[in-house]
Amino acid sequence: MPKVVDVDERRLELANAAARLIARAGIGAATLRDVAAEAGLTTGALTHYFADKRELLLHTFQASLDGRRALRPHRSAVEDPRAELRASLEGALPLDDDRRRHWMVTVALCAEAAGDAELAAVQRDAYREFRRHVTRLVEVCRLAEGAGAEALAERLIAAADGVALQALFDPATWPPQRQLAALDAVLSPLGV
Amino acid sequence: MPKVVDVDERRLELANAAARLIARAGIGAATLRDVAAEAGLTTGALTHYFADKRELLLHTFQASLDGRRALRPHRSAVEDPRAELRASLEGALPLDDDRRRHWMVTVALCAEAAGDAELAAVQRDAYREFRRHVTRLVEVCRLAEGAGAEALAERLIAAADGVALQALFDPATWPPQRQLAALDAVLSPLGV
Amino acid sequence: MPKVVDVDERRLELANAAARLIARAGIGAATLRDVAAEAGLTTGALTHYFADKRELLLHTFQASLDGRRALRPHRSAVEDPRAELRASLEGALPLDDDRRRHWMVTVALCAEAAGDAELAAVQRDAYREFRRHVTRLVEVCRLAEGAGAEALAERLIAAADGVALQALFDPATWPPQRQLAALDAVLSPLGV
Amino acid sequence: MPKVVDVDERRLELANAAARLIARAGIGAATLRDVAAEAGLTTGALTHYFADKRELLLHTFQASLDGRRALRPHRSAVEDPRAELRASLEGALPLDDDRRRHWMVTVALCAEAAGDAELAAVQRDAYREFRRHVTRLVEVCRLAEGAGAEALAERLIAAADGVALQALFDPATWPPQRQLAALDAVLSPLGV
DNA sequence: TATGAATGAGCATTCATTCAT
DNA sequence: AATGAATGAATGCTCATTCAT
Repeated sequence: MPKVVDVDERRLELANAAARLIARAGIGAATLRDVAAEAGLTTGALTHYFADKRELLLHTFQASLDGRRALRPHRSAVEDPRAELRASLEGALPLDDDRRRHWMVTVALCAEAAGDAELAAVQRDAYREFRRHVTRLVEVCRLAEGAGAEALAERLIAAADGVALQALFDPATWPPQRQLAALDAVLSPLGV
Repeated sequence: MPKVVDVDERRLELANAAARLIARAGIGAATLRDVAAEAGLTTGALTHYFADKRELLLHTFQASLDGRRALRPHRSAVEDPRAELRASLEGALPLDDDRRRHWMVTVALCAEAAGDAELAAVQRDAYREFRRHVTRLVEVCRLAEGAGAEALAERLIAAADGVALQALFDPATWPPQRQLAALDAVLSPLGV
Repeated sequence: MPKVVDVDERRLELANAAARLIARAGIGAATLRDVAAEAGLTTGALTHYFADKRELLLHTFQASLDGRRALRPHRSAVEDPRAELRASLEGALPLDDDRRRHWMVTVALCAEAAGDAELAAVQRDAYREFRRHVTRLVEVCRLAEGAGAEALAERLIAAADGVALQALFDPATWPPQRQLAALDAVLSPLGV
Repeated sequence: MPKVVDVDERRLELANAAARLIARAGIGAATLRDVAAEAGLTTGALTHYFADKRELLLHTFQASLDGRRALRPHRSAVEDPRAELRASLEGALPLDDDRRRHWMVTVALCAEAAGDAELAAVQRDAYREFRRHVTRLVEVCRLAEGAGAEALAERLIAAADGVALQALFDPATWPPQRQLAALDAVLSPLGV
């Protein structure tokens, strides 16, 4: 009887191993050998789960985006849409190691996306999906409507991402408190 | 007498060639061979100007940051500090090919900065310098003072960068007009 | 189950291939590509067995020294220590292709040892070990004792090496018979 | 009026520069650039004096052999042929930096001679010439005659070279005094 | 004569990928 | 399913050589 392995779980383990390497030492450090080793496997085993390196990276990027999405509060678990909006935007800040890693992977994805239309689409679609999510919350909170809601969502996302980008490369200047304060400066005036 | 070559100019040409490749096809496409070819030279010639690939990349990143700085209006040329503030922030948006290229190089720099402290410092210092610049303008415009001026500067930069990041990977959604409108939504309320 | 390969044997094959190239065409001819090809492999395979060219060369030098040592008669196989002494010194003469190759590798090692302390130590230690071996035999043969034994051993080794060096680059003048005669001229007076 | 340069002197300077590099860091360190720099020139200047690298090396080897020969006492300056014989053999020992350098260059020559018939001939002829020189002295000293004189000369050269080779790579064990003593052990019994 | 810019081939080395086991 | 040996192409880099000045 062959050993039973949960293929999807194995793929996720490998994607996480790749994400750790990318965040720690850059995408150049994410060689197949090292990713496999980081996951406690060998190169040959890795090829059972990913046809080639590109597929591994694609899955790594997507798994990271999924992980980010998982950080958002579940609608059912949150009564207060204002709190959900704030929480969603806080999820975009590199407040802990987990979120830092997601961001580093995203940056790597963006860098690789130059000249790779499929990767660019992954990144673009993730953004669009997030924008839909925030737009809906803005509407539910009755902060704005229609095109105005979308514009406000964009502005809120931009505020969070802009802070995130600065915080990512200057953590000494941007402890979590300061990131939250910067986000708060945009949300408070809206009563969120 | 040997052929006279302006070393700094040659280095800039090579850095620009590297920037073009990075923006067009990702940092993985910036091999020494291809960078040299893009500049109309050969590998051996490149090594006259850069000891190392790392040195080439470092110079490429720094030249791109310098280029961005050069996009900002000269203080002497601008009477109105409000206009200068707006122009400085517009300089951070990927409104044309030039600025798109600067942004793609910056993203590549950020991606490489993982696991390379020196690159990370380059990016961090560029950010700090830009923050000082914007903070000064905020104070000159009497929009805020002291810590408040710095906080406002950060918020403005975050707004611009956040828009830029979205625009970079979804240009169809973000034509120049829309980017400018998004920035304007933040500046107008301030009377800028 | 992966293909089973005897790593040490493979390393020896590669070292021998390198030795053949070095003896045949100089150390400059011992490129990784050519060494691998001489062993019937490719560059990539070679790197499974040696991390580095330096490691390959080190192993080649050491394997050649080991091979030389193996040419010496086994003590147990020889009743007569005088015969063993003579045989040991004859082992230092380039009397056949095998010993010629060992000598050419040794010369290459000496040349590389300039500016490489580790290689110099390899050569030095091999000499010291040989001196100990010959000194012991000199004592067993009661030709001399203590410091005198060591001095005699040095003189005998010098005689053999000096002949070897001349024979190596003037084989026309130094057929095996003549080399043996030159060695005999030193040994006979001692009754060896 | 063109600058007057003594071509032969310049060639010697360059050969000496090459010899220094070879002795200091191995033949691999003797790149054209570095040899030229060591001599205070540039690559381009070097090519005025040597058509290519092989010619430079050939000249370096020959200049080193010439230098060694120059160390031998001039016949006219020496009344006593026994002293001249001893001095000639002492000239083959690495007793000072000069002679060490000559030996290191010789070793490099031997290593390069593998697969290069012309270099091998240079080394072979130098040996033959030295043998003729020593043979003549042996005859003048009436130590032996005819074939016997040649055999004795070979034995003496072998003794000196054998000591030299050991001393070269184990200088700690072989201070000049000890080298001279080892040579003396061969010469004294002959009354030289 | 001399410079040093430029070439282009060759090197060691890395790595994604394949495959026999 | 998993191993790891092997491939071969590509990369960064070095260097002898050429040549316009």
